[in-house]
Amino acid sequence: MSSQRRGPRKKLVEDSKLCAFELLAAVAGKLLEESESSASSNIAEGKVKVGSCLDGDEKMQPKDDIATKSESLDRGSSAESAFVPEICVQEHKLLFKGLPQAENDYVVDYSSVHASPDPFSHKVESEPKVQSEDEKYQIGDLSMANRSTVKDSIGECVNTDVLNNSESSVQLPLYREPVAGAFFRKHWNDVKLGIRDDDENSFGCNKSSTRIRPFRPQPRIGHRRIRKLMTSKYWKAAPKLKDCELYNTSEGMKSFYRYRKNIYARERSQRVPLKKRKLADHSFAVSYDQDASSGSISHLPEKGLTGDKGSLAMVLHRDNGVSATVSGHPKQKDPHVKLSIKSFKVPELYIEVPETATVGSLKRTVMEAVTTILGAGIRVGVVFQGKKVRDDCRTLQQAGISQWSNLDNLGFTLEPNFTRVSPSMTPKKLPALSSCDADWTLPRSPATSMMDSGISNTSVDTPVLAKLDDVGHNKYICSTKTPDDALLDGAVPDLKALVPVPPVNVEELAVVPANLKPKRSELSQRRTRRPFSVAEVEALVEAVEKLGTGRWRDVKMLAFENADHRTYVDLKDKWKTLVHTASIAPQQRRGEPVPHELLNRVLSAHSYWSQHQSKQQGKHTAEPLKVEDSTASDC
DNA sequence: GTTAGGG
DNA sequence: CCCTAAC
Repeated sequence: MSSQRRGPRKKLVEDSKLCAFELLAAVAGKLLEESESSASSNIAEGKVKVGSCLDGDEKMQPKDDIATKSESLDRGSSAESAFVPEICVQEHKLLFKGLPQAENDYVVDYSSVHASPDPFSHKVESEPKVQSEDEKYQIGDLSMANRSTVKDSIGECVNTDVLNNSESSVQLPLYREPVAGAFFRKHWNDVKLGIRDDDENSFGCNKSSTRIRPFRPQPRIGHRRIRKLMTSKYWKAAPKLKDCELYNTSEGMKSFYRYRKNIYARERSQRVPLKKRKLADHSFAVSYDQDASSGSISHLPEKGLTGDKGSLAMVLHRDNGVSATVSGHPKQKDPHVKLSIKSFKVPELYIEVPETATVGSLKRTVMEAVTTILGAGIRVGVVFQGKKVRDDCRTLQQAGISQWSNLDNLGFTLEPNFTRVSPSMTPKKLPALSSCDADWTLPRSPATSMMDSGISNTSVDTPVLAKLDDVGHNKYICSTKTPDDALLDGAVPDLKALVPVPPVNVEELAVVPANLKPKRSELSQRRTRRPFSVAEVEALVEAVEKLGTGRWRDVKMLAFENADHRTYVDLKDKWKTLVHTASIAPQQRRGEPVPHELLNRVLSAHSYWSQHQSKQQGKHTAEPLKVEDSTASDC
């Protein structure tokens, strides 16, 4: 209880170990190298094929969409069919079974990295119930088997597997690209499977042993902490963030997110207009610059994939290495559209580190960059003839995407996902999660999901999967919708999209990105700001009405027991601001508007307890404030 | 460890 | 949110 505070802050949140350190280092090094030589990286040039397993891409649907989707299933375009995570797993198992597991060091499941819906779907654990422990382990195992070996990560294009899913009419070759794949794969391992390396001295040492092992609880003993930036908060910071684009912003380009760090210091900016903060060291700088034009599509240059600022976009274009072909007999009743994505662009990472930086820090820097990008999840967007195809319910045919159409104009984009329940949404008002008119959203990792839903403060060191259970019972977890989608979709309840649970501790619905708490090292950095959601405010008000204003610890226990990120001091502070907010003109208020009703209750409770001196008269002497209809006063 | 308040 | 003082 009281440890809430200390916990998050003091205890070093154990980072999930980055199994990919070595790999990352290699990659980072490569990037640097290439950067220096001013030569486009192989990645950028597309020389290195990035794995993309779009098998079932479009059919990939969140489980919750199955029901609504199934109807629109079109034999010819299974693209609309629902996708069930488990199925994917199975498929993968089948697919990769047999692959050697010996060389674990740099194994990557490329298919699960890039455009591969399946792998990503592993993250669908936003629906905790979906997976049983066994299944989780299966996934873990999967990651073990589901891999290819990458020697030294760069440039080596591994085999090409062809996923020929009988259930899918879309067959896409599965290419593998070591570098990016490694990033992701490793990342998944770390985050989703709770796998990590034990490189505790990563800061200065280059461990050669990285292991991948099935997830299992780990004792939190002095493991080096690694900041998880995969928080949606970052995405949130730049809502308009479009295709992922990364590039050096040393020039001072606006950056959606920038951070520099030292071993124990870092600076973050959460707003597009870079918010200056004291920074301890300029040695490291990883920046992401997002093109705010949400809606535009990044078209890859003819040849390379570099000219486009490294947008995380994969495009189907014959002229740029990606081809789309159609097949199916004209007479056939259900012609199939076959697409082949030959390469997939992974955002370029520009990293700047001093020569004195340790390999370990470099690795982490790279890892964090990648993590940040994918942390919030990615969704797939379909662009056809220059226009974004938003209606997920339409068949390919209806969308004009047929074997006869010019598939050169068909493209896919990977975009940041902003999945999260609106903070102001109470359980009952949860946004509708219709399955249509929304770009397909790639589910996020359990970790992110939880965090984004403010559900867990699971520290990185805490078993992610293990946490699922905790999360499972009393929260709503938004599955795969992006806020804007939810808005656009209108309120069409789709309970299946949620994991309904007793609305206890509403505060946990706070959807403020609850990322893996950014580690705050000894030099303790300010906690990330996490505005209270209306639900939280409501819970707070209710608790205060009952307990008074002098028992914050009790308030905490009563209403925020499970909101680890809210300390009683936080609650006290919030109350303080609430009282203030309630006493000022609405026009002067900032942030998410708090319902008048609540503010009135705040005032009522405030005055009530001011008179009843709850604080000084003892905890149980004063009677709780009877909650009546909010006072009429406006503020 | 909690509370209360200023910053 | 952080920090401190006070209990």
